[in-house]
Amino acid sequence: MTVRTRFAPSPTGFLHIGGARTALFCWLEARHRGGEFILRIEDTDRERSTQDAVQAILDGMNWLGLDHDEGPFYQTLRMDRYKQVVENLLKAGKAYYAYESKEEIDVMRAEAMEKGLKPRYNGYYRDRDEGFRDDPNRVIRFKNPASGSVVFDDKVKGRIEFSNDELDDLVLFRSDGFPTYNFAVVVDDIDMNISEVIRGDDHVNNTPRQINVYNALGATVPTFAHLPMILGPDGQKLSKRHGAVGVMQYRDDGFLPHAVLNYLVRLGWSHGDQEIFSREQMIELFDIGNANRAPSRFDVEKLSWLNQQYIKSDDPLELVPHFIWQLRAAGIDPEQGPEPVDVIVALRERAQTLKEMAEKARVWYAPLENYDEAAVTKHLKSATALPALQAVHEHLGASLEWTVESVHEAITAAAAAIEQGMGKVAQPLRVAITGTQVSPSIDHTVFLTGRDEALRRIEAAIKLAGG
RNA sequence: GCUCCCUUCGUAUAGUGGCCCUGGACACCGCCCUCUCAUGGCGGUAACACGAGUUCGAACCUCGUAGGGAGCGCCA
Repeated sequence: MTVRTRFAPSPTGFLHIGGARTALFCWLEARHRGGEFILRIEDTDRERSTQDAVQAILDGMNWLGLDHDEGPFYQTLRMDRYKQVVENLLKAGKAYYAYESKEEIDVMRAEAMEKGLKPRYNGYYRDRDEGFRDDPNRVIRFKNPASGSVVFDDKVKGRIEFSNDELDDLVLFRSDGFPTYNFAVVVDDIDMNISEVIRGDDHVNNTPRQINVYNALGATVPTFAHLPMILGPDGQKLSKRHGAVGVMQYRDDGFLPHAVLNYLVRLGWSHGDQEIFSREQMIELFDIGNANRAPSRFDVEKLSWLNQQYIKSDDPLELVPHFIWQLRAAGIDPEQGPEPVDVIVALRERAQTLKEMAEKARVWYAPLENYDEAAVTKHLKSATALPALQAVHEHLGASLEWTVESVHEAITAAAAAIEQGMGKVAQPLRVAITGTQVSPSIDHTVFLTGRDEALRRIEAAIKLAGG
């Protein structure tokens, strides 16, 4: 039997980190085992579901490259099917109508709590068999087995057993005529031939009741794998407060999709000591059975490190479109300066994110207006600054070519001419070009500025140095 | 309250009874390299929640305790 997994988000917001990790694991399991990955939108909650959220989820999946083989399927388009299935259950005596109001149910729960029991429905209409009646409180409930227990072998958590007397008769159809989540998922997973249900472990407690529904429907029960939650850095539930919003925010913040994927795959899963996984390696090595049981915390530091690993090792040409996107987002015109690929080469070891890289690149795309005061004092007012700048200006101006190498030679020659070390020339020059004491290696820094602009900036610095 | 789940350095993890007075990684600290900043290299600080038991031997098995989490909806 072919492996079929699904990712089934409800469209009530963007695709967040936890959802993305679940989607990744589902996708990986399908790809690893040569199966299919299905996308389903669980939109039975008409109040909270929105088309924008559907699009946000699709965008997020697309950005991460988690392609699905079937879908997206929408539950709201399958209403007739749910009705048909529940009718069959009713006819078979495996479900029944119940007429308590929500208030009555609340009282029931409160009473059970008081007795130290689990709050649950007491099964008043279960064997009364009053049949259909036109009543605004009418719901359809499932006749859960009264005795015995449900056992399943969770691929992540191991064997889990629930006693049936812990479970009450869950509502299959609400009084508004819509199916409940617990019913719709089961019908969908059966109809879509899902063989492995991989989802967050907040669903562990729903699993036994769902298994009972599978059995009542005479369907094969799929295997389950419940993934632990991803928490914020403080160990609390991940929230907007942590800045961890939709995955698209990570693009905006300058992260590469494969870096995010790599980070996510290592959250709760590992393969020995390996940290870097290409997409192909993930697919080859992934095994849901190795997933961890304990919840994990989201750590931006590690993500940043991974991101830089990829910035460093990726072909700079492939980073160009991403980088240009970031330049524009930072209000920088990529046309007004050096070739982006040259900038990437100069900055790839100095930026953890592309956003940071764009910020650092600003100096080559806009006129130099501000000088750092401390930098000027330290490197332009020093005794050797003036002769150093003059020598560099001369050698740079005389240089025939304009390449990183020729610039490097010119600077070396200037240093030799005034009998000073590299540092005595590079630092004043760096301040002259960038207005600061920090930049990539001086030859790249000067090269990227362009000959004319570089000479202009050096002239300005010579004036500042008192020349 | 009840049910279920979880617990190795700050973080993510390796470890499946002897190879572990726990290994590599991120972060942190120090040194080296060096035109600054980075990158890179080298080194360092730092953990088996606690208590019993099983065993010749336990991070690994069992039980208990503590702490944390989830669920208990006509939400998904």
